[in-house]
Amino acid sequence: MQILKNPSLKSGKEFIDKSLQDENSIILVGSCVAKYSGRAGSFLPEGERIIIIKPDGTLLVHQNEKREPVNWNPPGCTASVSLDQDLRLVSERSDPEETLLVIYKNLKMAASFELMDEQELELVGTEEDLVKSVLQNPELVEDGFKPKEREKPVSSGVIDIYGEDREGNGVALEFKRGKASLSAVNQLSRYVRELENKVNRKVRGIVVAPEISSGAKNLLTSEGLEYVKVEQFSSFDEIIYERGQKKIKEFMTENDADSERS
Amino acid sequence: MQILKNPSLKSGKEFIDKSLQDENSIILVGSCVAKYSGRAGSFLPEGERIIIIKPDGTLLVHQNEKREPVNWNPPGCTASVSLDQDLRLVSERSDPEETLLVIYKNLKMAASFELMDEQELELVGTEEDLVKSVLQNPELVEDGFKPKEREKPVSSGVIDIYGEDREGNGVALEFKRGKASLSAVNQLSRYVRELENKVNRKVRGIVVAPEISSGAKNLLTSEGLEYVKVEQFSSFDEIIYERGQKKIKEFMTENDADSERS
DNA sequence: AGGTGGAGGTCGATT
DNA sequence: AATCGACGTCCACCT
Repeated sequence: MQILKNPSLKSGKEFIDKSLQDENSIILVGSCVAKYSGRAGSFLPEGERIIIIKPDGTLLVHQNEKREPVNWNPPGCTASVSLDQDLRLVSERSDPEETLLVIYKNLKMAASFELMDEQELELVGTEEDLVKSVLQNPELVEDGFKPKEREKPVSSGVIDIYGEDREGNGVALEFKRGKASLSAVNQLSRYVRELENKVNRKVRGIVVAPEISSGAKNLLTSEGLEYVKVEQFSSFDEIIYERGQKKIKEFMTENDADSERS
Repeated sequence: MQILKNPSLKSGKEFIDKSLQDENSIILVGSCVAKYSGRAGSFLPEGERIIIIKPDGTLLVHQNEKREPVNWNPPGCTASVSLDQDLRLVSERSDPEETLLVIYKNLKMAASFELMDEQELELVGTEEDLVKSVLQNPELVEDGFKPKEREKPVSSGVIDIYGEDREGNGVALEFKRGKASLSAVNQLSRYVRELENKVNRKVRGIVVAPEISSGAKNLLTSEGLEYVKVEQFSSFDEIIYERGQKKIKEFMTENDADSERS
């Protein structure tokens, strides 16, 4: 770990060179312009920003607002630094060809770290989780529903779950973890139409989601499709139990305790 | 600007408190766990990460790889910090209710900056630019094409450009700035079908993009739709000229010079 | 405040 | 390597 406060551009250059060589994570703060050319093109006039360079080649330029970097280069890129009047940081890759050039006028801070991190995120509440909960409890969709195929491919896409209702009608399910929107209905509508053409009889289509937008609901109804509301975390505990993620369970409990206290 | 190297959790707590009050941008590096509960739920076991807190409420947790933060809270959230055995950083918001808790075991660095940045990104090469270039040069689509409506709303979505070909047939255009995929064809297919039902005669549908995927091409063909290839930066110079963005022009020239040199 | 679709999307999975 | 769809998507724009 090394931290430079208000370094000269020259010492900044040497510092960044060394840190890139060591494959450390680098944090820079200073006034810069950024020029991008690749899948699109952009120019960012001078201002103070935070830059992160990761050992995997990721480069992020963050302004003082928004969750998204204003400029970036993805993992796999190669960074290098040079000095003329200003400090020039170049990150590039081929396939697709992309170049991000950051020119520093000054540096307020340059820091370098070897970040020890073996851990991966455990995430619950994805669409995948929702699908699994329905496979385990098909009655969440409706009484007598029988799942037959998971991720059934048709030419216009992939059906999340295909099955039959109690009367033996084909049923295609389209899942959304959040609010279902027009695109979900469009997807489902295409799948159903394609299946109907194939089996030459009526196939039901159901959007399965905790919510649905007004426009999506309208289109759905006019298309003769259906909507089934599911609770987002109906089987949250089960998922955690399945995965044996005690840690998350502890966290959720702790969090509940927090809420109760407040 | 203030930078603490290897601060104690206690001084770290005070530092963060002060920096939040001052609405500075904060950078923390240290070993932590992260727990998230909101639209979904997650747990991230202990490891060393970079954390950024922006004055707009954004919080980012970055591991040493990938372009995406492993955990985050979006703009509008409120952060606060407390101390028991560990240092607890909480970021929360309502609507939707979301809580991100980061627990530090130690801090390698805590830094705080008031970032001066009035500037916004100038970006060229968007779908919007592509649409504009076609509106100015309709023959890019085909000889005799006449644009009639921009962003025409239909119940299944919005048509980028609606117009007529030389024979007076309705034509719906769907634009993609990159490679057109199945979803683009699905969109267009729905729009065209809806229009045909409305006007009760054949409507042509054209995907306008620099590339198209094999699957999309197949579906498109089988649906009787069409594809027109356009160059991504056919009117790049024009766009820049229109916007009067000398700076970008300078940049592109400079960049060209760089490429020629190499 | 909700709806909609684009994004230099990114990322992972599957072929 | 190309394709496809989810994402705690984020984000701007429009109603």
